Amino acid sequence: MGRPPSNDDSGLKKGPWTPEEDQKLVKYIQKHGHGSWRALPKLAGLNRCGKSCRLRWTNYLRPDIKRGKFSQEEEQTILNLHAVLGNKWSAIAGHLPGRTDNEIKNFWNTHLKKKLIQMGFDPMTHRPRTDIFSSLPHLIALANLKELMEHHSWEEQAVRLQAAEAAQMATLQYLQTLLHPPLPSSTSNLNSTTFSHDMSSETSTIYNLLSSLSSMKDQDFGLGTSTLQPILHDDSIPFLHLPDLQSPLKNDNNIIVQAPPHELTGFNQGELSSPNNSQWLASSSSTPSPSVAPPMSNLGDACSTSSYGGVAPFAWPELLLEYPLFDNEIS
DNA sequence: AAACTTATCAACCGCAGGAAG
DNA sequence: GCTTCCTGCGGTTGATAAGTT
Repeated sequence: MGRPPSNDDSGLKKGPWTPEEDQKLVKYIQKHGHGSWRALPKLAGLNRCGKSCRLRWTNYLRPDIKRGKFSQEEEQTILNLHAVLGNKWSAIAGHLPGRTDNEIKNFWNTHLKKKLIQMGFDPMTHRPRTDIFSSLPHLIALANLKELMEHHSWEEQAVRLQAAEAAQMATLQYLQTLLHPPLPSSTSNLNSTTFSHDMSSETSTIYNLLSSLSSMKDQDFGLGTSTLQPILHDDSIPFLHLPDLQSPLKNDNNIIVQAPPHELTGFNQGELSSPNNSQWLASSSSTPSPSVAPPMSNLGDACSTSSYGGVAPFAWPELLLEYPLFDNEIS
């Protein structure tokens, strides 16, 4: 990887480092320290510029560099810090021992940025992107269209799909209402101490929830069984069957459904089934309770996130969603 | 199996800001 | 106060690996 070896006008080598060059650099720094980067190449017997040596050392050869994939915790830390600090990669790297700014920057650009965009967030502001968000239901519908056509009559499934989309929208919208931390007027007065207090775990939770939700579009969602099947890291968490939303109300321009959070909190233990009839792990309360955990259990990623230590008490609001119909859906 | 596309990441570039003269 | 030098940072590039058609 990297660029082809080449020499610039000054005759200094560029491009990928050879093992021999690495060895020279490491040997010199271990013995003398780096001192002046500009002077180092000559002293170390390298035909490189000081800048190149510094970069090679700090991003690759330094002994305390951690290699391998970013952990879930590291990913979360980067997201949280980025929400506060923006593209201050070196500052973010300061909170992740063994990770370089370059590595974090690459990870952000290749993974996290895309992930946020997929979930309908502006990666720079970490706030919802309403333009994309508004089109999400139709994207989901398109993704499911093929299976719809194969297995069920159009009329029957159109209603189901709309309801399921609306349910997901409702959940997303609720999550997004939670995701409005006041943006700092300036980052200059922020430090790691204030950060750890200011960035509540709420943002992490919501990120995890949305992360799970965004994965649903690839799965069996809202079709024949009305089953949500999120990615579950913990096999003990059963699938969750949504209440059947066959009969949404409909007016001229909107389809009105009660969103899953409301519906689900009204379910008792046992009424929520898993494919293999494994026991439901939420509260045994026989009445709707804030501590009943369907929505969280519904979202496997969140439940298995170590920062929350499993299923957290979580209350959904009563929520009625008016879901706008597109022109061709208005009957 | 080949062609094409997408993802990854090491390395480069240019700029900003602090230190030294 | 001005200029020069040096370091560090963030953005970008582009070769290669991996995946898809």
